[in-house]
Amino acid sequence: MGADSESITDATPEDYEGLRTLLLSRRDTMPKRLKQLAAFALSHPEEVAFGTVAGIAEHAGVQPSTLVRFAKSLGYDGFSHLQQIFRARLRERFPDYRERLRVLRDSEGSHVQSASLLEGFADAAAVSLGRMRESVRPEEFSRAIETLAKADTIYLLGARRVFPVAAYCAYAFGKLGVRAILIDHIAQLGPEQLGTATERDAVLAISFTPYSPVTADLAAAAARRDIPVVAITDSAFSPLVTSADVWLEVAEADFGAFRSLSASFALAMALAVGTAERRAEI
Amino acid sequence: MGADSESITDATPEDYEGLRTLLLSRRDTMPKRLKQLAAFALSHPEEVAFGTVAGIAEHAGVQPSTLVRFAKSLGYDGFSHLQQIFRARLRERFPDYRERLRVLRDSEGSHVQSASLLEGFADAAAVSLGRMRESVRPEEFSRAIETLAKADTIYLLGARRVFPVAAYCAYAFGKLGVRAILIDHIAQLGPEQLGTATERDAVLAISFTPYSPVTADLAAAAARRDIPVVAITDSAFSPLVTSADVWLEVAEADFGAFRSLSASFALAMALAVGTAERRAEI
DNA sequence: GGAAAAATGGAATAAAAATTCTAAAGATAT
DNA sequence: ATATCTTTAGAATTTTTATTCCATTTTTCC
Repeated sequence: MGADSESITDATPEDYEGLRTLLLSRRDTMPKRLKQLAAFALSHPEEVAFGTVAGIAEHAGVQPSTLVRFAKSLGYDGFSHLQQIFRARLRERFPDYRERLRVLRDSEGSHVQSASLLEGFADAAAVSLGRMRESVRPEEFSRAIETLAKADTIYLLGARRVFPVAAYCAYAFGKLGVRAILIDHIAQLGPEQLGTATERDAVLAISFTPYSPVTADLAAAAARRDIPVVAITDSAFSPLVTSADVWLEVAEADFGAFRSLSASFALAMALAVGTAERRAEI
Repeated sequence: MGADSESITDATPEDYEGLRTLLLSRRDTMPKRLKQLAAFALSHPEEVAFGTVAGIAEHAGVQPSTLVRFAKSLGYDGFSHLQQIFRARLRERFPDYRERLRVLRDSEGSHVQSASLLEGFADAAAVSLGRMRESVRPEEFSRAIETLAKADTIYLLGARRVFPVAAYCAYAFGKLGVRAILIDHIAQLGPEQLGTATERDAVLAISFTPYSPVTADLAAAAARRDIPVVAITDSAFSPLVTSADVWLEVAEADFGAFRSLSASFALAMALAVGTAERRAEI
């Protein structure tokens, strides 16, 4: 009874930690080759995650079929299923919560409860912030600040979805005593609003997919006139990148059709304060 | 000569960083689908590491054969070879992900300050999000949605620091097909902009300490004319509370003199989507 | 505006990998 | 000691996955 391959206490685990626990608990009751595999798997988890049945079998000193038996003895469909556990673990380390959010969304059925709606957006925001910590390089960030600090006036460019970020920058820079002009493109006067900028100024341009043409065009125009351009965008393939002297990457997570702006705001605030501090030093 | 698929300067890279650099340098000379794939690969590296040709192709919106062409155009034997690069990166990253950050922070001297600035704002944002989960009660949130969903037109009120939130709401509501008007108070025309509102409409007012008088005044005026008011504010003592039919509490954390807006944004997005969904039900 | 070259989509094919099956070896219990 | 049950090795098979090829479309250059 207690030796059943599947009892209540050791149901097939769906995450690495559970699997680890299960393997350890079965250590003494496993047959030779399977025990050997268990030991190998726990000490070379990345190899199990990436390897092929044949490759792992050779390194572990067993037959390929043993891997399949091993996986099945734990309750998985086959080796491929077991491998998923090891892969998921690596994924988590480098979080792409996309899937987690998807699960959250699906679980609510068609009737999305309002509370989970709020949860979802809060999660997306938190995820974005976490990602930003990795994607923004301190050196680039410093260079961006350097560029902005040297500018006489900072021209702020951001349309549609990211307009709020640009608008906030206008507020923050103003508070900090840094001269900044928000190009709000009112009455289609964008080009004229930017017309007074010179090489001694700088442009802070913000744009995410789908890139608003106005922002890209104005940034390109500024670059052509040798005005330093600092860009905040979401991919190296953004049209802003070609115009920018320095660019910072922010990939915001989305929930439903809407993307967070949290990381962009945090970055914008840090840029503003950093710029003001740098100026004080000069 | 310079257009050779393999010149001295862009030899096939054997690590992720090199690959990234190569892709960026070729950004402008790549054909459409390959560029699309390059962008996808850089923004979903884990998927490239773990996925199959067919799976990745589908997510990236290209044909499987394009993946192979892509890999070969970079000088690899085939997709499998390219995939090795992405896998190697995950392996390396795995052990010292936290450590790398620490080392980076300690070693870089002058970049330390700016990096910690960014950390600080990101932290403040994360804290705000955490707090909001507790401070916003689901029932209140539902009532707010109910009120907004019944409105014919939603008037958005937010000045100074929170203007970006109101501006974003205008964008989101527009996208969702909900009629909304942003009271931007341009040329001091706020009272006139709000003049057309009736009891069948609603006002969404946002204000935090120090409460901007305009917002409080306009919200009070609206309440006097029996226009339903939903408020997002930071305390029970806010002047908005007396005018509001429903109010939601959001206490943003600050870093230095600047307060986060992340929680407000998440709440605003959730309100917008919730309202649109509620309307669809009616 | 038309010829040549490059890029693309999609099916066909080849390669690789996982899984299954069976005979043989090894335990276990009576 | 031997009959039975479990475990294992290795080859055979099936399934999955990557790659190739070619007709069609798109771009480029004259």
